[in-house]
Amino acid sequence: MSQPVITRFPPSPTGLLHIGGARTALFNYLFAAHNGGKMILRFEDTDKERSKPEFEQDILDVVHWLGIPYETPPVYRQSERLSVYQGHVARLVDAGMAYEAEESENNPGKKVVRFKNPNSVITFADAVREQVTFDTTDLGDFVIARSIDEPLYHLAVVIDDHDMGVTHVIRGEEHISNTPRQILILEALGFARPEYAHVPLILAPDKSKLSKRHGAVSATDYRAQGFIPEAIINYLALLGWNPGGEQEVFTLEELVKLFTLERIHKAGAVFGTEKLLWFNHEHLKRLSDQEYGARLKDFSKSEFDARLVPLIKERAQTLTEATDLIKEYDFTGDVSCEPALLLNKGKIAAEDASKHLQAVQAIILGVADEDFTAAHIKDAVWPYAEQEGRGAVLWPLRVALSGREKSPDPFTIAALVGKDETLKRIARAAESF
RNA sequence: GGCCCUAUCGUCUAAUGGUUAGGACAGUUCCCUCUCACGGAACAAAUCGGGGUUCGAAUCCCCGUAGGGUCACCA
Repeated sequence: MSQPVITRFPPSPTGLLHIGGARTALFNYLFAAHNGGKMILRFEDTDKERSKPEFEQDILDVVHWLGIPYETPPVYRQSERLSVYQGHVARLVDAGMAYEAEESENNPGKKVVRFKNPNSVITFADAVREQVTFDTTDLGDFVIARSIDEPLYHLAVVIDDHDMGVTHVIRGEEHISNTPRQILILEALGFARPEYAHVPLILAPDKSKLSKRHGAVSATDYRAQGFIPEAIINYLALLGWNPGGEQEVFTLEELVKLFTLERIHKAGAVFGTEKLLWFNHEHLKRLSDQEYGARLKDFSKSEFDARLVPLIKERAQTLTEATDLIKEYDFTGDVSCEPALLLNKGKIAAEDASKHLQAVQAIILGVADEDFTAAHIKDAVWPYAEQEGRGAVLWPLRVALSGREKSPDPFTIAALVGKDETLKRIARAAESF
């Protein structure tokens, strides 16, 4: 209680940071922040073969992008702490708690170090599932180092967590069966146990652990698909945890206030894109037009008319969709108007369309230049449309202005393209019959 | 297979012994509406099965069943 909370996010840089890893980072951060503590970041790169700098970079990029803070400096790297581990291995061997065994398969000439298993029954408290008990006898004398100077995961983790003052180990449920052997090592070393919390797995639709074979699983993929950090954070937080009320949309700050280990679920949760899309749209809609524009520009790498933002905002669920809509709603180019579309595929008579288009043209001509806004144009045109039939008047008008079957309303488009262009397009459409 | 974990609508979940089992996403229908979208309303949809304990069980216990995780000189 009095001890400051220190959590850790310890990815191994052997692949792109996947969505489950991102959630682990999130939970560790939320818990630490909620308790006024901190989260450290540590790369577990004792596997030299599989660890790659580009994966470290991806992990760092994603964590920054998501806006999950961690304590820095330093960012730890196990590969830089080899001498620390060596000392402990030697100590264990000297104390008879570990021993050099058979020759290494991977390092000819060197001997692996095995932990002398006391074959005890380990029970540990887990914040998520109360008590978990294992009989460690079936673990045997497991290997803790490839050789006296090449530590393996379990050893390194235990030493690091101790040295870095980690108080709470919050990790995926797949580690639950690793916990007893880590406790065995930690007890041999004379370290105190941290608190454990094993978070349920994120599942694929088939209920198996979400993995590469299920398609897009890396956070980077979702970023590329036009999801924004706020949505991913929100969605991930609610996968396997829930504050209890009926509120669904949360900011990171709100999550920090609400987060407790007790409310983490026991069962796995299926990762579904539909709800993520909904969260994305919700958070996108909450952005100011200016902020939205900035993000969209950054994402699409293109310039666009800022007045398009409100139109796109209510329609696009992702920045990718928004990018497509920018192109679609760029009414500055030539607008084609096929007669068939102008007549709503035969639902409107050609002579009516032509008549209404000309009438509307006259009305719009009468709208003062300085009043050429969507609201004013609507006020001017509306009475005529009511009188003649809204569909018959508005459909041809909208198609004349947009050239499309689906689009924002004609008044908005008219205001967007300006009076001259509006009149020109109406004239062109009227002549097309 | 051994060990461990889990089990509420299709999905994410609420309920901490007493509710007509609530909300959200997706679905369907309707309203708004010239289209798309937004917005609003409604419908449909669940406590894995069986035994206990209890006046009362989604909730506690046991047994099944099902699913998952893990059993490396990976992490």
